[in-house]
Amino acid sequence: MLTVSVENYLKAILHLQVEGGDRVSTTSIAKKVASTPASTSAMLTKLGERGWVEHRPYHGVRLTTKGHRVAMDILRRHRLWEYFLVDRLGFEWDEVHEIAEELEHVDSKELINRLDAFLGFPKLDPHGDPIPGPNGRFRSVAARTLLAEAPRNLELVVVGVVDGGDPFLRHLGVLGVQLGTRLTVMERHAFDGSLHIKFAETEEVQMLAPSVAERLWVDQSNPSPIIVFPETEDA
Amino acid sequence: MLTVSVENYLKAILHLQVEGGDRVSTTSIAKKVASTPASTSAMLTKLGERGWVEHRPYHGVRLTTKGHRVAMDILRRHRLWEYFLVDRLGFEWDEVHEIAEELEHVDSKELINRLDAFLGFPKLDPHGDPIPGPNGRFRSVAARTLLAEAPRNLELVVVGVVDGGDPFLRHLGVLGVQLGTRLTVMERHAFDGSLHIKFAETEEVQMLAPSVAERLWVDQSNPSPIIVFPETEDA
DNA sequence: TGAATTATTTAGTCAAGGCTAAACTTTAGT
DNA sequence: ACTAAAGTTTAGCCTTGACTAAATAATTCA
Ligand SMILES: [Mn+2]
Ligand SMILES: [Mn+2]
Ligand SMILES: [Mn+2]
Ligand SMILES: [Mn+2]
Repeated sequence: MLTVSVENYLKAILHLQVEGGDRVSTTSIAKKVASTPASTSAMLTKLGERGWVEHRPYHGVRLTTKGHRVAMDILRRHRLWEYFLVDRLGFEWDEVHEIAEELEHVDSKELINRLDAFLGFPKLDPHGDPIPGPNGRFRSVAARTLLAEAPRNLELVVVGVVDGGDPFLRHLGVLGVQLGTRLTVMERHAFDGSLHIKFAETEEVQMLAPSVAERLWVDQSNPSPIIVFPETEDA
Repeated sequence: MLTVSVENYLKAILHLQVEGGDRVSTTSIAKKVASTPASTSAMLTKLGERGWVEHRPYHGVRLTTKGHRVAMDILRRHRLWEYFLVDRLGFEWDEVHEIAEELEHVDSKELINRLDAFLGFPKLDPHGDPIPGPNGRFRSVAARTLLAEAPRNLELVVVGVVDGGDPFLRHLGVLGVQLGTRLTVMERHAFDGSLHIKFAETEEVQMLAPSVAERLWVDQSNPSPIIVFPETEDA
């Protein structure tokens, strides 16, 4: 479904869309991915057919909601790998782009979420560019993840709620969950995304409905300090 | 030159060659890479033309020296990534094969050598299979690397010499190098592979000829403990 | 407004890597 | 030794993602 080539085009379109206006031209995309306008035109037709872009012939292209989400995921992978290469493997900031350009295409949600946790949920890549979160949006305030999307086998701490309404907060009380609760995702069930979680305090294992998991922000239980790097212009 | 497909075929041939006899059949390769004998036959012709295998039509194929080296490099990457996924990201031993199957195709010598060092030069992957070293051969005794192939910016310790002859040992004396000397590779010069190294003790920077760097075994200065995992049959 | 310029698409081709069906070797069994 | 079975290659076709050259649309400018 998502080939390396398609992913590179979508990421290029996202970049151009963020920089310039909202419609991006065939030629500019061709330049970005280092191919010809003819090849790009063919690709844009395909991206349009598959619902990743809205393509008005002769008038460029715009990412659909779906396409935007996919492109943000690729950007997330790219920047997390860059962070890893610099922060853990000791590469210089100017040596990592090409390698990340390949690593970004390894497609495994579990891999990238675990890498994210391993790195301490960094907010900025080595070039000072923001790293999208698991929800496909840039991290706003603090490093945090929806419990519904957090990796398994890692001790987490509840740092916030998406829905602060009374009914939900009351329900959390029933479940024994509050801010600061430490827990680990033991199992994620494919059927509906419900979770088996274990509370760190009591060692008790409990089932959690997706409606709850989708409304809880969590963070790694002992986060690493966040390191900020100098800025540059590339991805 | 080396596409993902070619790499997968070469690795499959290496596996079959290690398991069974030295010539491996078209059908067995087809099975291993999950394609058809017809497609495999075409690929084997190509691998033969490019000098990676010796192909006798109707009588199977054998890796050339060159092909064997390439396949061992792929195996090295595969197993190092598996080790990383289990040891650092907390995956289970039975969750990592598919992901490593993709990661192994990210081709950067510097990346894989740094990853190796980061992991403490592990000898066995999470399945108990040996991890080839940077020289394309299985690691014999201890985790060690040729200085000529060691990553930069990492403190190393000299743990052995490849050539134990008197002239070389005397030359080491002149250079101020002996077993236990701790040093860091500052720069590797593309021209002939000579190195700028810095001695940890004296902070002194010195040039080292490739003829020396190729004869010194080094290890990470503070190696992590080596963890041994249960055995299984897959890669 | 009517070229001239620029941007984009279409047409035609190619290489890599798959596939199925058919032909052809090799091997095994009697 | 000859034939049946099994293994391998060849022939013909397909998809993806490139390319160049030519046609067509959009834009700019006199
Ligand atoms: Mn890329
Ligand atoms: Mn970047
Ligand atoms: Mn693979
Ligand atoms: Mn393995």
